[in-house]
Amino acid sequence: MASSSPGRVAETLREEILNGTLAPGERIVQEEIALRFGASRQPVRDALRLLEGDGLVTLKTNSGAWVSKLSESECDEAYLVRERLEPLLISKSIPNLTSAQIEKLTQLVAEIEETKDVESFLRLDREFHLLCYAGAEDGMLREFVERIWNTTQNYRRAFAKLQDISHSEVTHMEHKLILDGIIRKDSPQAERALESHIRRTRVTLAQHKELFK
Amino acid sequence: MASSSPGRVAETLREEILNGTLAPGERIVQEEIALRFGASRQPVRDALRLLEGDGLVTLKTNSGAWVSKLSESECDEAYLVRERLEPLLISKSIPNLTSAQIEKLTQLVAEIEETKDVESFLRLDREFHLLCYAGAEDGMLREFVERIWNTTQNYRRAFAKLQDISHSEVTHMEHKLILDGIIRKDSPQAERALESHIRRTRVTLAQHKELFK
DNA sequence: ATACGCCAGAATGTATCCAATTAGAGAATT
DNA sequence: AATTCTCTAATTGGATACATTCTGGCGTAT
Repeated sequence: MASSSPGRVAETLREEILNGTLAPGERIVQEEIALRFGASRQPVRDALRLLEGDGLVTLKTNSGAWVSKLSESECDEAYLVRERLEPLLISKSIPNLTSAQIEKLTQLVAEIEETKDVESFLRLDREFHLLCYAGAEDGMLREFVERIWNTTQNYRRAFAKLQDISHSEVTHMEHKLILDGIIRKDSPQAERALESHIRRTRVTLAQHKELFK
Repeated sequence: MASSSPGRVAETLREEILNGTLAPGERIVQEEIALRFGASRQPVRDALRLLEGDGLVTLKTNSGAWVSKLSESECDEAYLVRERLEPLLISKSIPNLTSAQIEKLTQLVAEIEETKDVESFLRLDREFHLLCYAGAEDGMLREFVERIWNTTQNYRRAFAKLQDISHSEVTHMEHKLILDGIIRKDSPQAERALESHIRRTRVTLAQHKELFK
């Protein structure tokens, strides 16, 4: 009876969308969700509006809610935006990263290299990148970046499975270059390495149009 | 009886926030809005959630809604993001701009130069910049850019009044450089001119911390 | 005088009911 | 056989009523 509130509902749904339990394009029925949470439809509607703001859910008036889907060009655009925003964000973060956080980043790079499992790779890769930005203050920039990571999560998953990206030597090298820039507090290098990393992913992804059919 | 629906309410409130009728930091009471629109509080809640997604309104659980406020550093960040995103957006737009749109842009630059009134300047300047992007397809990138324009609108107004920016020769020259890039379909020039334009505004704005008390 | 706590009023959050719209299946027509 | 039309069931949108939470003022104690 206490586990309702739009925030909690939205949080749970967000995780289910991110981990693939709810697939892109899947319908979300208000009453089903309401039953699951033992709440009425009202807080569910609020939760869906929250998720719509995050770009994870698409609402259509008088019709319903669906898990957002990206077209090929929308996904490409997402990566182009990442290329421009994440270098900026990392440059704002680097001066404020603690040594504990940098140590954790070093550890994550190693773990990513050893991982053979796609789901683990996705989780660790996400943790690495977002932790790179932990030194930046909260605000619009971080919000935009996290939103892009969320809306593209399912496509990263599909792509990782396809390529078995966890074996990609290039990816690990790029991570090390970014980390090197962070350790030496060399923001320009970190920015460039990160931009290259995202750019290469975008270009590679563009060669697999079959992900969007 | 037909003028309800969250969309209509949100649209009206959005305009009132943008034109300054509702000032940053001002409280918004659900029931007042509901009365104004002859609706119940439910659609108003939905409208507020929509505006929260646009960054125009800040909601606090069990407390209420306020018109969003930007701190000095948040405003600076907004301009840094604009510097990176708007050049990308204009480069996506330029190939698809029609000659009618380009003509309108030319006309707008002239009107902006002649205008002495701050409110007219704000309206025309906004129309010019957003029309520059009309050739780009809808999507996340445009959404981000429009959101920044919306959330910074009040600060642009305050700044314009302070500087009497409508008399700024530099601004008009910058607009002409951007327009020149558009007319000659020279995206790289348009990108650079636009970046400089935003960058200069950011730096100038940073010299007026008094806008943020 | 300041700080803390309590209480009243007001505003928000939630549940339920009813109305309006849509989607989907099935039948009829071309 | 394919397409369109219609009708019904299901789902969403909105209004009202009630419960919960917060804000701010007042009083008391330190």
